[in-house]
Amino acid sequence: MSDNKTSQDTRERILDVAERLFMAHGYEGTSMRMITGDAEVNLAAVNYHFGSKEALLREVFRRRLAWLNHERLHELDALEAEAGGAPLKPSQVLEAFFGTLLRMGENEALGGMTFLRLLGRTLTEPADFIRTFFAGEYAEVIERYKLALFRALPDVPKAEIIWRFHFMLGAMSYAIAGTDILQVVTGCELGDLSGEKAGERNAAKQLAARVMPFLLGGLRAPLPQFEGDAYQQQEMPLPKTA
Amino acid sequence: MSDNKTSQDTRERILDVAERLFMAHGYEGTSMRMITGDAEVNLAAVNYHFGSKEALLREVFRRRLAWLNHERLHELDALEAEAGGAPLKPSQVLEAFFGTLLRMGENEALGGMTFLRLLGRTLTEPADFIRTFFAGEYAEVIERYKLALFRALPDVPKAEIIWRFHFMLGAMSYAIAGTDILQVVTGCELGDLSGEKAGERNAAKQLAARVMPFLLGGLRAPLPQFEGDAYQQQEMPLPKTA
DNA sequence: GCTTGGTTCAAACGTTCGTTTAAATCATAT
DNA sequence: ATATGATTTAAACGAACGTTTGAACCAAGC
Repeated sequence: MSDNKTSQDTRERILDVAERLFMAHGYEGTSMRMITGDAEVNLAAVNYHFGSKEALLREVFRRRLAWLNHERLHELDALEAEAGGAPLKPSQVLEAFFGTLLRMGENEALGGMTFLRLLGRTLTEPADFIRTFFAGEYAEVIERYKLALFRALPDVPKAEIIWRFHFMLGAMSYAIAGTDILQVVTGCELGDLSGEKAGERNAAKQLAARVMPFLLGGLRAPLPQFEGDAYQQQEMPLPKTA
Repeated sequence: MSDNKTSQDTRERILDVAERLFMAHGYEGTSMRMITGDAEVNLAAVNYHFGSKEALLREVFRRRLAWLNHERLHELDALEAEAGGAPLKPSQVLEAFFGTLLRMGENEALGGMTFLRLLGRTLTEPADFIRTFFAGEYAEVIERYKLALFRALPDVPKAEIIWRFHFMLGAMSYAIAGTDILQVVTGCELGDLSGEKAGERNAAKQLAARVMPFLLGGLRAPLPQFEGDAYQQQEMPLPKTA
């Protein structure tokens, strides 16, 4: 074993530690000194390698989302090629979108459950630059899957599909990010999702088995009855952008 | 109109402003000076009236959760009394739990959508004292509704119900907190949920009409098939606490 | 009128924040 | 060996943070 530290090591060690600390304490709750301290690098190393704390957070996500985005598009391409122009089944679309995500949680080299939890939590972070960044990173993939869901559910109004896509994202984010909250709230163990007994691979697999039926049930639920003034339009409003 | 400011005014003005700013920027992202500046009170007023920034956040929630907890228990009591010992329908339980919440969003005096968004976002805040606080505030209500769901779904394993309760909380939190995120991501308007056209009352009603069928569909989805090593136990693990 | 207890005020406290600087160190190629 | 560019280092920067202080202010009771 050697104590040599190449600059590549420094960069990645910073990213790994930042990923874990941002997950545990949030963006504003994690200081540069916490990161550089845990990573055993000099305080100035972050600004030297990444430029700023904001840029560091972006890079933490970019190295993971690059794989996730590519994989999600690839899976959808493969399914659509196999279907030969026919609409996919809703379960196939969900499996491609959320299954890909959950497979990241099984693979330590892709960030494992740490990154999944970070992702789930960060989606609700209020900081403007974070939301702007995510919108840009996600736009293409979301658009593709949105269209796939439209085709998979031709009888469901498009606005309703978008709403339910939103609800599914929330259920998944929360399921991943807030595992321990529920344990506290319910006072119950929920199996070894905490990952200490059977490791994180099993945790992600268990979560998948639990959450996918729920999502599919919600997506395919009967359409709401609109009465009174609660809701007037059944069709999708005009898109704001192209 | 008078410029008289009683100390009661000061307290409530601080709470109102803090509620709005914590919602918009998160706990760590909101400084005391932002709060006292917007509320037009002296910087020291927060520590005088509440003791600390942490205590201020707790009080922001306490004044709203007192009503919400009471109302949720009251609704459940009424339903169970009406049922006369028979199990409730799942839709009744969800209507009592989430309908009560959404009714807060229609009532400006109870915090309106601002508090709902704050609640949804804060549930995923990583700070320890926040999670501890919520666990204590929520414990009794969650326990009651958990048991009601057990009775409403006698054929569903209890662990599965807890999981799905968790998923429903996530979908609802996300639906409330992250409205604008989805608009950015999808590039679509989703009706006037932003509340500028028809006001917040309608926003909450629309959301209710959209999300309740989704939740019910997820809650009543077919049970997952457990194959291989992904999941071994179908029954609920032993509770950690009483 | 004067005291009293609650409230507001400007000012400062010490700490921590993200960032910058300039020198020191390292790796590599001539 | 020495020059060069990349990296690391210790130290400091100004700003912002949550909190505290002690005097000023104000309404009510005697």
